[in-house]
Amino acid sequence: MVDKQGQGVVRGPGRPREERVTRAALDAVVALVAEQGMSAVTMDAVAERAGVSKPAIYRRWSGKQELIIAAAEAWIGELSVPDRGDFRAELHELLTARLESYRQPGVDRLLAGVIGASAEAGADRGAYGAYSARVMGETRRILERGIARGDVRADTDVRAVATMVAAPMVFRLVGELEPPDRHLVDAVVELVGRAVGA
Amino acid sequence: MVDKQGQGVVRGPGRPREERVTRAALDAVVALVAEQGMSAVTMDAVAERAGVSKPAIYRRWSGKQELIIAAAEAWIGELSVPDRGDFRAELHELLTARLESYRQPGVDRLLAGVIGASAEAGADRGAYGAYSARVMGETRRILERGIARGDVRADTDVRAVATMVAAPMVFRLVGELEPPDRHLVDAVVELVGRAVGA
Amino acid sequence: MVDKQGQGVVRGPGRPREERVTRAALDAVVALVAEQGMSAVTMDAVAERAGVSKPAIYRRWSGKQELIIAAAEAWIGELSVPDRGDFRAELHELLTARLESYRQPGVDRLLAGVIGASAEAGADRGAYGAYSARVMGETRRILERGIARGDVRADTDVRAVATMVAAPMVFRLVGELEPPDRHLVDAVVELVGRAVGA
Amino acid sequence: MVDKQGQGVVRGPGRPREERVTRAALDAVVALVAEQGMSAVTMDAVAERAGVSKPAIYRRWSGKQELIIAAAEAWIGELSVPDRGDFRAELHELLTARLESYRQPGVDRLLAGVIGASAEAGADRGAYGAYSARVMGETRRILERGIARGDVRADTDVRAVATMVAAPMVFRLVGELEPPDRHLVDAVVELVGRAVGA
DNA sequence: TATTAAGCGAGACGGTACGTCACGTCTTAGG
DNA sequence: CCTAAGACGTGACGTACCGTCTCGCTTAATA
Repeated sequence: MVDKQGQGVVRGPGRPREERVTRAALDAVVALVAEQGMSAVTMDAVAERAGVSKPAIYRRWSGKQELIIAAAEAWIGELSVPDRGDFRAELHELLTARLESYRQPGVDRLLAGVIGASAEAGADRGAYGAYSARVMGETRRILERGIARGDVRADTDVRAVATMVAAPMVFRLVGELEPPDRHLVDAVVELVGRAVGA
Repeated sequence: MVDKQGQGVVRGPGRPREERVTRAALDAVVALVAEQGMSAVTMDAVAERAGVSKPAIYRRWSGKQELIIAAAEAWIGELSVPDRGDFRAELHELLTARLESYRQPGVDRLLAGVIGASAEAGADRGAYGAYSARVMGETRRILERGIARGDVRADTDVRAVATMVAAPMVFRLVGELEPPDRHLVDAVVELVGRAVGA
Repeated sequence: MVDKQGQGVVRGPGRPREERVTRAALDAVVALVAEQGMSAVTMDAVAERAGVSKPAIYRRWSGKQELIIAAAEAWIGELSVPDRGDFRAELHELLTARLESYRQPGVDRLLAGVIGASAEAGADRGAYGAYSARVMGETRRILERGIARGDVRADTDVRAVATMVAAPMVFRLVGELEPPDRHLVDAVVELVGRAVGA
Repeated sequence: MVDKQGQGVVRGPGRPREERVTRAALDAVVALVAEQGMSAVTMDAVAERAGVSKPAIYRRWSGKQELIIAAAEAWIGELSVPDRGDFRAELHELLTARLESYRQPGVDRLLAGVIGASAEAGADRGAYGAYSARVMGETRRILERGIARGDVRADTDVRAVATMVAAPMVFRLVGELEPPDRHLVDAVVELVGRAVGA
């Protein structure tokens, strides 16, 4: 989800965009969600909280949906697990990292909001899908590395297993009363290890 | 999610509610979601589409959220799997039934919308949580039956396994480009069988 | 300038418009103009001052221009001079009545605002033209009555003379530092009497 | 309405202003009014149409009102009638000249717009008043010359008569469906001649 | 059979947020 | 110091939707 203005290395004429505005807006979204829930994420409220004007926001993102998605992405951050020589350890590391990012207050609502936004008509499925794809991608990478390495069974249905690893965290976060915890991480890794370990 | 008016056997004086109105409203929600996405589900739009007045709707459900949840519940229907003597077969049956209900066009958006609605401030987590709980409940029942029967390992972490079974369907439905399919069902049952089969 | 809803004797179904809202909005426009000038006549300001919602205003008038025109018409009121047997006396009466209505504080700005509104693209010339036509009409009626009666020269160019009678008041009101006064009225009647009296 | 920078003979250091910019801006105002009405006269629109930047405009005029007034003045031009030995002829000449300047398409809207602008809160009445004063001044001069010369009655109320001569043109231009024409000019001169001719 | 309570469609109401537009200022890079 | 380009804060615009209320009517159970 890039800004409307590409804003690469070269820059056109005219006053450049202020980075401060971009950051302030995204932070404001996060703060509002965490404190008062998604319904408090009003464009006016974001503008006021960020000390920024509405037009300045609309210059960067085409609407509320895009803003929320951008905020979610910026907040949740990157996921990447290096080769540790053992797929069980790597899965554990990935899930623990995700657990960490989900522990911030309000992520559950923000994520639910993003999922909701992806239900709109014009929404590129990418709304929540982009995040989903990123999580899936890293999970698959670990499994494929394991197959290459030999500690994951060669006949493993990588996509299905990755889904079973990736999905429970979000499922618990969004749908259940208790958020995901270390216990869930341990159990998932244990079960997957048992099912596809070589 | 019951009507505001209990409307049991006994009934007060005055004109009784018309069943037609209730049905028409729920159908209108579903039709609008399927055709135009969640953002088209306006109370006015539902009223017009259903050929029903707004007060008539508000007499039955306290607001938009309740109406949407009611529509989702009515649409997705009940889940229940009888004892088949084999937990693998029963899980397969349950997932296949869910697959069926998810195949109707628009469920993905309806479900995403319900999840989004649960992110609002005042929302009882139950919005989407109620559905989630039902799915989890039936899945756990199958596993527990398996433990009792002896074809599921006695040391199984039922909750974690149930999450791994239940979550992938929704994850795919909501976040991925391709909806869940038979292949996913097979893979999930196979893997779980391998991991917790006695 | 009628309400969008004809609202004659018969009434359609649904909740009827509240007269209170209509009156309050028009009064608010007048009050704002008188106290702070045309630029204070914001739709938001009118709504707040009137204790009325913006949508309620837009249900009655299609925009700011229409609202201002309606307010001006309601404020300035009707003009009508009965047959007094002498066209000089009748002209004097008409001009004095107009003088009176122009004396209310803020009319000058309101009238100027209406004229300005008639310069917009989509504006029916009627914006200010409607008022202009009413004034001209009554003035012409007096002159024509005079011709029929015989105290106005039969060869009089009624339209031109009426313009010379009607225009000065507005001209002074809108363009000059001093508003029109009794002296101007006397002078106009005297001169016209001299020029077209039989 | 002079430029903000006096710009007399002596000139400070730095790059001098480009005359091209000034002319282009004024022309753009006129073109926009004529083609699309006053509401199309946006500072941005003027800048774009003139091929000029907004700051360049604000360096010359303090705001929209000033710009519009400047454009109107530049467009309508000077009025001055030399002594012809007969006040009737002179009045006729003056009104005919004004008729000419009013015939350009769009003047009606431009003038109405200027009048409207004079209704704003902070506006020096001069907005339209300046033009009004100029017209009145020249008209009065003719009448006074006539009194001195002896072909206008000595007891004439110069101000009132001048108003009756000057007002009808604007009244017709702004408020009526048909703009002023030669017929109106003839009639006004004829009537005034009859009323105040010696 | 008449009464009465509650249903019904229609549509206006206050409120709140939306996304847009214009104003006048400021900031950049370049003459 | 000028220029064009374009972002900025401010604030109004006109629209959409929410949930409520008022209207005149219909419908059934009760008296």
